[in-house]
Amino acid sequence: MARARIVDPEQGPRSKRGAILVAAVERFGEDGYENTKWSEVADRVGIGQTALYHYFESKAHCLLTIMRLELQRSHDQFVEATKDETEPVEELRAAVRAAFAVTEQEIRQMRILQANMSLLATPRKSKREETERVAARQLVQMVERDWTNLLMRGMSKGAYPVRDAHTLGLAVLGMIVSVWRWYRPSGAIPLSEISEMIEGCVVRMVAE
Amino acid sequence: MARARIVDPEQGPRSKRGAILVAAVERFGEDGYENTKWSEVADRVGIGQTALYHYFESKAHCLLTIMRLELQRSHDQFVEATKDETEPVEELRAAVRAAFAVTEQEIRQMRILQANMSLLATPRKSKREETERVAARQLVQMVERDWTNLLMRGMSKGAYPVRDAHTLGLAVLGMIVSVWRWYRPSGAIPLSEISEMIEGCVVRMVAE
DNA sequence: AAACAACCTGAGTTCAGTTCAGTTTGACTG
DNA sequence: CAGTCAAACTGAACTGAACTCAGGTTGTTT
Repeated sequence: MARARIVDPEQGPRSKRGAILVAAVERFGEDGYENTKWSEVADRVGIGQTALYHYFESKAHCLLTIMRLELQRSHDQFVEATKDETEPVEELRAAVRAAFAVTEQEIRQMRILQANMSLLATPRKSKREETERVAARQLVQMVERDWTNLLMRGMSKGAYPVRDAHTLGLAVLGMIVSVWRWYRPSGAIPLSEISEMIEGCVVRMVAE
Repeated sequence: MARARIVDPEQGPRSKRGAILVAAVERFGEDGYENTKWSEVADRVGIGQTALYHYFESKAHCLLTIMRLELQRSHDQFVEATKDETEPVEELRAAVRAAFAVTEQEIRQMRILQANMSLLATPRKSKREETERVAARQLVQMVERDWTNLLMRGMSKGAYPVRDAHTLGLAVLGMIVSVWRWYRPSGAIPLSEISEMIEGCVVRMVAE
């Protein structure tokens, strides 16, 4: 499965779309979306601010694109990590580990996604923005279903006690993504340790 | 312990500060902060938009005030709920239940708090905004410490296995607050059921 | 080398948030 | 009960970042 990439080979050779997304991920990820001037992104790429509108309809359209790409990647990574597992508890562990097997850019993208999640709730006025929003929303539901289905499989096999799989799935997912609110690569605790701690928590939550 | 109230008796009798906060909580909670025009809040209160600046230095100052008040309330409620408990697992359960014993307005305030948490990360230019931001940040740390301390007490009493109490506390807190991202009073699952599910999850995560 | 699409720009517009320069309201004082 | 003062308020003007417009440039293709 091809992982969703910021740099899209579908674009023309002169296209700066990829560069804009990379720059936007850096700025939105470090200072936050609202705190970042759209013109700063243009400066970083080395083009005038109006040139941005050749690639994105608006600043929000760029943000929504980043969010959709990250959601697509998360979903793909979940599928990839769990496809060969048959034993429920191992499948659960693999899914958690996959969620934390990310690069620094992907950490920023997760942070952007979490910080702006509420943007997906209300319709957008422009067409292209709305398309990205709806796509992102569907991916959110898909990721939620990934977890719900994993839990239901384990429950029906008798490996986990039977509980409301949907609510439990949201709780597990909520705990995992909450890490991106506070984790910084420069922090005291390495990500591997956090991953192990969360893995243990999830297993106890679900399988005991 | 007096719970932090939106309507502050310290204000003069003619003051509309409380009414503004109530209106802002409604609008920010339903449509989101960015999606809400500051003038809509004024309309709802029944004053001109410039009158808002008599009470708040800016739209952001109002938001930060709402966030601080909600954090204060959360902290107070945690303290209130756990002060009489001596048995660690019961104390843990009481803390989780307290986190979900909220009114509809408080749910909106939690939603606003969660959606705009990243605002607390970067300094504000104006003095009064920065004061509120720093106060809110300290309350976040206080709430984190509430959980960390509860976990450490339980560990040192031998009631919970010893783990990194800080990271575990953040995980527990992250799971609890993540509920406010998706829960709606109109939804299919009643809050009491969610509360019970999370309570069980937290106990298994921490005490097993 | 002509044609065309992709890519880019400076000047101007918009709109929500904010400031300014006062005016009104009502409680309290002498 | 007239005068005073601070709290509360207002319409008009300002600001700055997102965005639009009306074209200009670049590189590729035939």
